[in-house]
Amino acid sequence: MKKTSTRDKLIHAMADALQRKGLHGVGLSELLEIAGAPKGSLYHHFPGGKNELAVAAIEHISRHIDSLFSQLFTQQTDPLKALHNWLQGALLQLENSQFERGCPLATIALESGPEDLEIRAALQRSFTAVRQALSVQLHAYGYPSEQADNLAALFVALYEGGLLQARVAGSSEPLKRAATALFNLTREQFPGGVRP
Amino acid sequence: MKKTSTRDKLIHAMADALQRKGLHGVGLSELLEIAGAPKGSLYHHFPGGKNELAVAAIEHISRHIDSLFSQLFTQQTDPLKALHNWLQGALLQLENSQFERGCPLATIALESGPEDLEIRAALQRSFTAVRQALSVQLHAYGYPSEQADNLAALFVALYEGGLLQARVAGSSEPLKRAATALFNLTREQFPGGVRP
DNA sequence: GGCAAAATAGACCGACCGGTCTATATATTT
DNA sequence: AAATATATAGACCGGTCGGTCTATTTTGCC
Repeated sequence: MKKTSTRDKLIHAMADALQRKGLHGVGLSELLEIAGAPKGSLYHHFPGGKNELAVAAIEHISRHIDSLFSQLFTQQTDPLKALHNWLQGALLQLENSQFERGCPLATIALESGPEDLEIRAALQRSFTAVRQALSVQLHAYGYPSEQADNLAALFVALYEGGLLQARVAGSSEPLKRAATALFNLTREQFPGGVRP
Repeated sequence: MKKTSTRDKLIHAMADALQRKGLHGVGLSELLEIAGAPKGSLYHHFPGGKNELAVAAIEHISRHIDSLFSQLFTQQTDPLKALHNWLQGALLQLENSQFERGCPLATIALESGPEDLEIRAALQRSFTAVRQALSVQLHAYGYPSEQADNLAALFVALYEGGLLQARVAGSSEPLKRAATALFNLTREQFPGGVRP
């Protein structure tokens, strides 16, 4: 029952590290130890080294988010409730990791500079896709597309900013408060006037 | 006209570095070169080394935010407008730096782990103070204190999440959209019913 | 001026960083 | 089975990391 290829183990180890400590926070040795792979394998599968592995991890994470979203939005047709579940899940993960696992992309997003071309490009793609997916759902729900785009950006901001605050606080409270505020606001001003 | 002490130059250099690249993103050599100081001075003023300097920088930044806030909220008594100005200013700074200067505390907030005791404590103090200050203003404006607390967390999330998205996108759009969405929502559901 | 404390200066250190390279083992193909 | 590509293994490298230490200069005080 261990068919995971070395390549996948490396990607997984990097993805986990990105979520916990960011790109500069992990060394190759640590990464290789977690993955149980020697250095040769890393540079065989990812000739570009650490950065190329990071890009692969970002893309892996991005795909994971995609599938999570399609899952959430099929299980729960009310997109606001789906969004609530999304945040709830993220919060749970944060709590269960002693507030170490926040957004898997946020840290490297802030660490990376314009010089990290591929990393930035991968991040950009991922964030754009998330907002897009979210906006589509909100639009289908009744929000005019302009408003849907705006709300999508706001919900992503809530997710990122809420997780960051919760992490620093070592408590779910800030995220819960921010989410409560936003859901109260959206509930009152529903596209169709009153909440179904 | 150069009275800035070496200590202050070090703090300033660190603060700038934190905003641009985070704690792990800067080396001591780079820091010292920017500050124009030798290594001896660093360890004279900050025996705890890089981390102690980082804490001092965080506290410096925190004080800066405090004064910025009291400035914003006296210039503009409507706290929602003051908040708008706050975001506007942050966005301007981000744009003027080719999207390098986001929130000065966000990167180190995500980089730091539970093992970085002092850094975490300083960050926690700073974020709590910001939410507190904001909540006080919103409460004075008419929001019940519970709601004011929630909204404060939401606005900080908007700031953090919006800047992060804008940085990755290399464009102000995500932050502008998220802000528009939130300000539209708060305008409609005003504490006193209708906007004055 | 004399003296002590504060500050500056930078050589030096071991540890670890990311990355390269050669050698060996394992599949895959014929 | 032989030949060939693929993957694993880890010794090795120069550079940089944060940090220490001693020496010198500057400052404030009597």
